[in-house]
Amino acid sequence: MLDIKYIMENKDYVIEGLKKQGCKIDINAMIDLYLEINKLKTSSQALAEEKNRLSNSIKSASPEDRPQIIAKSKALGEEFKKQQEELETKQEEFNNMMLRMPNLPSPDAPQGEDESGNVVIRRVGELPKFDFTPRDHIELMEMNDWSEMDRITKVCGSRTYAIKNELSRLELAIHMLVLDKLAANGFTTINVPSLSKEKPLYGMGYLPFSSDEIYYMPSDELYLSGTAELVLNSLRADEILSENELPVLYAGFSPCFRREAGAAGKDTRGLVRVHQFLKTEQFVICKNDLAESEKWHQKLLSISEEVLQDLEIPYQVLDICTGDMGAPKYRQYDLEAWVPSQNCYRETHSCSNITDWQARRTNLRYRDNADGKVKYAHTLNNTGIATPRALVPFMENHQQKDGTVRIPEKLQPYMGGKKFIGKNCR
RNA sequence: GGAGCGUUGGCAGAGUGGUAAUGCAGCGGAUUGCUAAUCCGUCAUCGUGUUAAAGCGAUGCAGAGGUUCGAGUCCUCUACGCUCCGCCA
Repeated sequence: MLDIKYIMENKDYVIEGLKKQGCKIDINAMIDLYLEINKLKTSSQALAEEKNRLSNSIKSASPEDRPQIIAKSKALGEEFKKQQEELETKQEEFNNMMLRMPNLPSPDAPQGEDESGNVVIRRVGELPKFDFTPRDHIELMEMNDWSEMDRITKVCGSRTYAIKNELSRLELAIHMLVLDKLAANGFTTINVPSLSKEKPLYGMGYLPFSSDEIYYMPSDELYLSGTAELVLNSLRADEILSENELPVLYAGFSPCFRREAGAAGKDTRGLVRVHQFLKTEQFVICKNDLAESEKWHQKLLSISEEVLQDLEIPYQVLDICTGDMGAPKYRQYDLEAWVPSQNCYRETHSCSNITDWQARRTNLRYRDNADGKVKYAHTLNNTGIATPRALVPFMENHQQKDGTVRIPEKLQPYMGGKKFIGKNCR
């Protein structure tokens, strides 16, 4: 959510910025509505004042005067109620507009309309050279007895996965490596529910923007969370933190659920795009200060780069352009890992600075030490690691001629010291 | 699933239907100077006002309704928490 006062003071800049995000809200109409609401507020408050004055005078009024005062107060009350109803209708209309406003992208973000405008900042790691014909991750799973892909779709439907033997432990080992790394960086590891009430979805900006991505269970009025960010972003909602508590650093681990409604036909086989997956998420609450949140944005990015480096997976860093960013975002970097079988880089991480856009929605504030004022916090999020998707580049980049898969040194302690896994080295 | 008790500012904690005490912490100011203390103000949101403030006013006691001239207080529903019973990995 944006600040209406900021919008009024920087109208042209806001209109320009929203155009880049593809937002069609009429800012002029919105400002007019806001001014109208304020006028209504002023007049209804004058009524309330008079009503309060009368009510408070009753106690000390003489018995003869009372009926008169009561009648007058009652009449005022009815008029007040009428104005309140009008005010509520207009306020709701205004709130809905505000909830639909995306964040304003950073002036430093690349300008562009879609993913073709994204900019590769750097490529890290050497692409593997195979002296044999490399296999894709599905072949590797089949020859190592690592999955039950055919059977599980019969039981659980399409876009589900079941992995077994070393691969099932590898999935958890990678999360442990990432959780340990985040803990060492001062993050609080926290395992959170995948169930959520509706309000956090508005708080995060999932609603009203991408409702068809979300599983909903009407009998319990609960949603299945697509990311731990959902819960972490609302965990401190409505609180006023002390600045001394900042930054709040969470490493959230949770099963994640996505309907993938818009992805029909894409990545239908294998582990790239599934309805349920495991994700360790980095989440930061920091001061309302761009220099501060941009510092954390870089820090989050460097942590996830380190994860891919530890896993010895070649990757590229993308600076996401204005048109390809999600509504909540001020600035976004994606990491894409090299997938040999597809001969391209595929997204594994998404690192975003949300500034105070989410905090305004969740009413997450802190008291600034310097001036004692209450301010909206900045929030940031980044993937720590998401599996099974990350297993795809992992298996494919580290595959050997005999189908076994090499375990990078940093991960070996989490895999019982094994240097290779697969059928041929059991 | 059943029963009982709760939910008041950042925190703690009062509050017979008649203008939300007080303490602690934070911030601002004053004053005194033995490692800090004391005093005053401020300390949730909004409107109005202002360069900015002050000031004035409205709202705010988990949430939504209701009764009343007037609700933190009475009534209804909901959410959450605690205790107990039942069920359970």
